[in-house]
Amino acid sequence: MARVTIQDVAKRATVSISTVSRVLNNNDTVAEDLRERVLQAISELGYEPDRAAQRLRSRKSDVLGLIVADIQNPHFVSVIQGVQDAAYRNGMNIILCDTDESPGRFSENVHVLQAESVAGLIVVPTPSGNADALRSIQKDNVPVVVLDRAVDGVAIDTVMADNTAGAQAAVKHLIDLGRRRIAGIFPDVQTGDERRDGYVQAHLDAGLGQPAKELILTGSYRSKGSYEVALNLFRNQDVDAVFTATNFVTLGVIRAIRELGIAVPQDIALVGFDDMPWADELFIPYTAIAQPTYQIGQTAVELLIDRINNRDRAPRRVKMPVELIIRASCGAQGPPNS
Amino acid sequence: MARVTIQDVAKRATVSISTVSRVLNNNDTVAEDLRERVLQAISELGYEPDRAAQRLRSRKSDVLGLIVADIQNPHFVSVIQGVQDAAYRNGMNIILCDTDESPGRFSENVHVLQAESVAGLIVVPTPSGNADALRSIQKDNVPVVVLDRAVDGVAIDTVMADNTAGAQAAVKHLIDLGRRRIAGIFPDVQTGDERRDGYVQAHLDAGLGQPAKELILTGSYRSKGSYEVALNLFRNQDVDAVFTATNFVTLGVIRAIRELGIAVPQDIALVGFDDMPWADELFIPYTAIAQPTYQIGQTAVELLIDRINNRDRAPRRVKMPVELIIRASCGAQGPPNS
DNA sequence: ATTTGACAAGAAAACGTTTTCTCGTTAAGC
DNA sequence: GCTTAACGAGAAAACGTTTTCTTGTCAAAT
Repeated sequence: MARVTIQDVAKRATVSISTVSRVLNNNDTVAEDLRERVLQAISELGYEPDRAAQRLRSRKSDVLGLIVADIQNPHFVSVIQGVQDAAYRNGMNIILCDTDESPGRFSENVHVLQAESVAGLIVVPTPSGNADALRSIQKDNVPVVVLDRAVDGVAIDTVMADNTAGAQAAVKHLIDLGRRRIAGIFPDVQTGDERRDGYVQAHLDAGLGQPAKELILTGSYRSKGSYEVALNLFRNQDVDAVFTATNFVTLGVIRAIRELGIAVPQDIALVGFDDMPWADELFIPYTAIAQPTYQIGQTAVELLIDRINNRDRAPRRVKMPVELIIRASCGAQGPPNS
Repeated sequence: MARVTIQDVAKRATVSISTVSRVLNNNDTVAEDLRERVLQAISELGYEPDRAAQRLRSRKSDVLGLIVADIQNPHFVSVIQGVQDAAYRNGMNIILCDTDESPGRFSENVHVLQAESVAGLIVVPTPSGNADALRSIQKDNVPVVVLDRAVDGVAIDTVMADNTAGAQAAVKHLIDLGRRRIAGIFPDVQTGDERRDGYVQAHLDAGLGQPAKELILTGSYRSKGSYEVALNLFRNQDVDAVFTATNFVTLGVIRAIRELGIAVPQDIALVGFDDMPWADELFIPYTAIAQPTYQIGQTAVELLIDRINNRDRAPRRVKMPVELIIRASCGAQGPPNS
């Protein structure tokens, strides 16, 4: 079971190993008959180049590092899929890491992936900025694409959803349905800020002025924290709608609504940012702003590969459009089950 | 920004590269003062060994391949986490692949990972057996651990939940609550068979004889197929309980129940195999048999690393205990919210 | 006092590729 | 018809490690 190497192929095809290599990488002309013989030998021997050797010699890798913030979050699961499929199409593999929203683990992961000498990195920054870590990666000349959350003060390729427009559309929907006391619960991560802007903007656009301070709340990106925030909100404030700015916040709010026995959409209308695969099966199938998660992942890979091949181009920031999916939680008539 | 190599370290510490290597792998004695100098030089230069070179020369890798059947399934997400954490603790990285339940993609992934010369493989087989693919991997002397679904006719390390016991406990629970017309909907994958056995056994244990044929149904591992099966079941059969043998089947059934306006648990009691992270937020918070998914992933890594170091030991088959989590879907009193 | 063995550490080979160098052949340009 | 450029393919170097081989020193054994 000795490994079959490029030597064996060369011998079998009675050519030099250089020629075999040239056929393999077909970046150099080689006579048709030789090429034939080589290909034949390769298939006869079932030859497969050794990646470690290739990587060592050519100083380039075929694996990408992907660092997400929470693998349990369906949003990221879908992003991962997009990344993976796109990577596969480009003949690359990915090593997946999870920071669990911790800046410490973020740096650790970066370190590990760099030692692994990945060709590039796709990362979702953690809440308390990784600006320094990112700058350091860039200094090491490792291509990076940032996902989901923009990082200020670093010139870097970024792909994210159009958070502001999405939030704006969500809140406009509520306003159009006649709601006026619309609470907004925002996660304590960067995307929360943009979505808050959209929330405010929708109020201004509708001529309602600045929304009341007591209706603008900060939840946790974990559902438990938001559940408590929501309990408190419903008990102490007069509200007729809620905009939840990320999926786990939505789950927390749904639990609060269920426990308080609030009628949806009669008493409270609900729109959440981020769709979930089984939103239809939730206790409250909620109207959602869906991000093109899969495409976000794909786009990130495209951007990264583009940068790998062209390190000097100006950083790009791609904003992906989002979509309003109407379900039962607002009382608006939508398609029956989607 | 030239890479700092073992040469640089050797020069700085005024020793040979062999000595540096010996310090690095500390598997050979080296004088204390030299070791000091080397360590100092390493930290001063921020030296990090090149994995590709290490891998090439030592012919061993520090990455594991993980092939799951469906990354969208929360069951596997949790398994992935267990695998990842355990791998990280052992200084290994994982490359994650998704077969989407297709045997074709399974083989492809195996191929890719093998070319990547992973140290070992953790795989979830696809429905139509991968026995051949697995045998071929073993012949190439690549350590493998099979997850979740046993493969017959191959001597191989396996870790899976105690499916039969779990199903038995679930159905016993329904019987204890007085239900007698208990339908079972099983996915068309191998675990389905074991769970069907448990379902039948619970009936026999209770002295109810064989369950009626028309109550034993096969759904799809996708929720849509099971939704249709459930619709059909509820319309045409007299049932007072359903045991759904995997999480997506459960989701399909929940949808059917919701659309038909069936009262749970009054008309139908429901127990599902596999817990879901947001089961509490579902339209029907269902009583579930929870697998120790995270631990399954961990155990798989332990088994794999053990085999990497000891290729000749007899294959082991680990069966993990499961747990009944009582929610509102059966009318049994359980802890209020978990 | 000489030989032998053990051991520490440097020198060199090896891992399997890609890339650069070199050389011989052929075609084009004057 | 001679020179030169272009090109195709083999030889050899290189990538950064680990591992094997070699050498020298020192202690123990005869």
